[in-house]
Amino acid sequence: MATLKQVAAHAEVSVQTVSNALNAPHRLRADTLERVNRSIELLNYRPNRNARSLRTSAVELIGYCVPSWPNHTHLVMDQFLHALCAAAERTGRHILLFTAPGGVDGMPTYDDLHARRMVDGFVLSQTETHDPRHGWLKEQDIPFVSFGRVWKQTTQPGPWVDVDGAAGSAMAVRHLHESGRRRIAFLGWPKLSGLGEDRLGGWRDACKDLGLPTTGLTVRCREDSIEEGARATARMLDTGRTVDGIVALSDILALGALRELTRRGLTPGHDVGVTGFDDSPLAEVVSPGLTSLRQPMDQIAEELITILTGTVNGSPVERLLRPELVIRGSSAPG
Amino acid sequence: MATLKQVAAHAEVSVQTVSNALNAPHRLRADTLERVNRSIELLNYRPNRNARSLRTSAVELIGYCVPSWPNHTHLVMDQFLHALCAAAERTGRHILLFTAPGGVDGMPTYDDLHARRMVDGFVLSQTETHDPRHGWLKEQDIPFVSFGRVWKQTTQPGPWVDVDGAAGSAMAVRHLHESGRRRIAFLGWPKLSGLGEDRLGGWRDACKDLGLPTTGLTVRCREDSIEEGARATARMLDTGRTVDGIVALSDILALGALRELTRRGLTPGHDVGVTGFDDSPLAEVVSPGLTSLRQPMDQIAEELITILTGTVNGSPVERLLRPELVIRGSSAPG
DNA sequence: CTGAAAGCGCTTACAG
DNA sequence: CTGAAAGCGCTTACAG
Repeated sequence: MATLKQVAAHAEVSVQTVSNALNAPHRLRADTLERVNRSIELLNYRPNRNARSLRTSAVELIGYCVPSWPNHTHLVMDQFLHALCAAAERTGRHILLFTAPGGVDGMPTYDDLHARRMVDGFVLSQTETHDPRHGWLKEQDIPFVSFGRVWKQTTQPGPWVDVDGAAGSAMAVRHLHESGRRRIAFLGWPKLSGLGEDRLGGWRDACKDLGLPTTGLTVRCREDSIEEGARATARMLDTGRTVDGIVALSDILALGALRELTRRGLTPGHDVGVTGFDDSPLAEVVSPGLTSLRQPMDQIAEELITILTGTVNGSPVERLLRPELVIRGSSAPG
Repeated sequence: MATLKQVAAHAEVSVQTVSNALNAPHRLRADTLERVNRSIELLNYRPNRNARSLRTSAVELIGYCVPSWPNHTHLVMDQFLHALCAAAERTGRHILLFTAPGGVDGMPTYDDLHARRMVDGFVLSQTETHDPRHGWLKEQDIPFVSFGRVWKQTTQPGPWVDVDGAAGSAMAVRHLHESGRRRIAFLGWPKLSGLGEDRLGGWRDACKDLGLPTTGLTVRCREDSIEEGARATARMLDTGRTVDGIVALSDILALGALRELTRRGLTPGHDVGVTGFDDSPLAEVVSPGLTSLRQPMDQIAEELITILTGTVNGSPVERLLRPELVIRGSSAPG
């Protein structure tokens, strides 16, 4: 394994010059640069990252805590991780994975990784309502950026990127409305979740804008399962009210809706238009295909990395991105 | 941020002693150790990992390439990553995530990460039939361990851990047999996949052992989708042959089978027992619950890390682990 | 059991 | 534009 010194000796320059060839090539004369580069190539030299990090005290590593999915499964995590990793690499950085207890109990782990200089900062995700991590990290002056809001009344500590759930629901409603649906229900979760209320609000506002009814058209599921989605859909249909569209809070719940509709002899897409959220792998793989709101993962990842690695000067950055409606058979024009 | 030197000054010992207190506490006299530890605590000292790595030339980081799921979706990747991360942490290590092109095109990326001393070695997964990575890494003397076999005729280069798919299928067959099923079909993929043939073989052998028929009871799906699983099930049922059990190669295909059975007025679990593979989040969330073969993720991760970090002396280690049959409604005794 | 000193492989003011 | 030298924060033979 060649070192800087060996390359310098081979190219007959000082180590400083080799280092410059790598980190500030414009400082070298063209011919010197070429000679140095030839030696680098010849010796197959690769700078030792630990030595560099020790000197500059930047590791170019970003910490990400692998979630341990307690309640609802995270079907798009692999997409997110891939996008995040790719975005980090575009800036010469990488992702360091770690596990930590949830909430404030996990903070010593974050602190430790940062104090040992194993990471420069963190990307937070799976943010919960009133997530304590943001305030804690902010207080310790540890760099971070959040994917997802904490849904507090007060200003959220630190920068964040999120997807506009309200806008997403509204897009779904307008799409169903355009294909002739007039009684569009919303399949949600219990009140606890900020994310759930955000999406619910978007549905309600869009319906009102379009002059569509909302009363009696909300059902709340106890958990994020196909079973619960089906049961909630059944409850809704059993009220005797006509429903020709369903905006579900998640793909899983939407799948439940599809199943219940089919069970009753109704054809999803024809009789009732159904949409989900997140465009998980399931949406594509189910029949007749589930219309769903895709989170723009690449853009999310890009923003997260840009914010975290850029000089965040002044007020924290906040980015609300629009989801994209991916239309499939479940909402085919009646 | 305190350094070793500052701790030494505070405890009135040499830096060597502080280092020993951390890395070889038995070398210190009890009272000295206590005094040093008090100083460490007081100054909130955390050793700089980069300095350590530079000195020891071990980074305690394991590289893992985030797959970009081309054909069939990897619904248990998050489980795997969490288990891997936890296992690594039990040995003081962490996972470094990176992206790379598939096959041999990705090898420079692996090489680079290792040469720059950003990782000590790699955990490979998503191994493909005739995966070229293993041979390449072996040749470069880069440490690695594989989750999954490459299904070559010759000996596979390097150590690996895998789940015994044949044993898994056999467990499924025996389970269905015990609940009275006598005509058990197999829902598979095209011949190309080593993994597919392994599971198919287990089904065939178990059926023969139990004196059950196999002729005309195999269907191959073109891709891993619910749709294809349903179509293949339909083809099987359309032959007019009785089928009272279905062992599917994946949970996704099994879901297709469930759908087609339901569509025909048959009750999965009652009329036909169905099993899947991998125990993905879907298995639990679908109704009536899908019986599936769980990969022992924690054990797999533990073995991978042990093998990679342990001194692999002599012949490469090979571990074939048994999956676990998780029984749910889809195979309830008829 | 403890300490003084060398060195891991880089980067970066500072001179020339 | 180039070079000699200090130093980032550790670990580890080697003496005492």
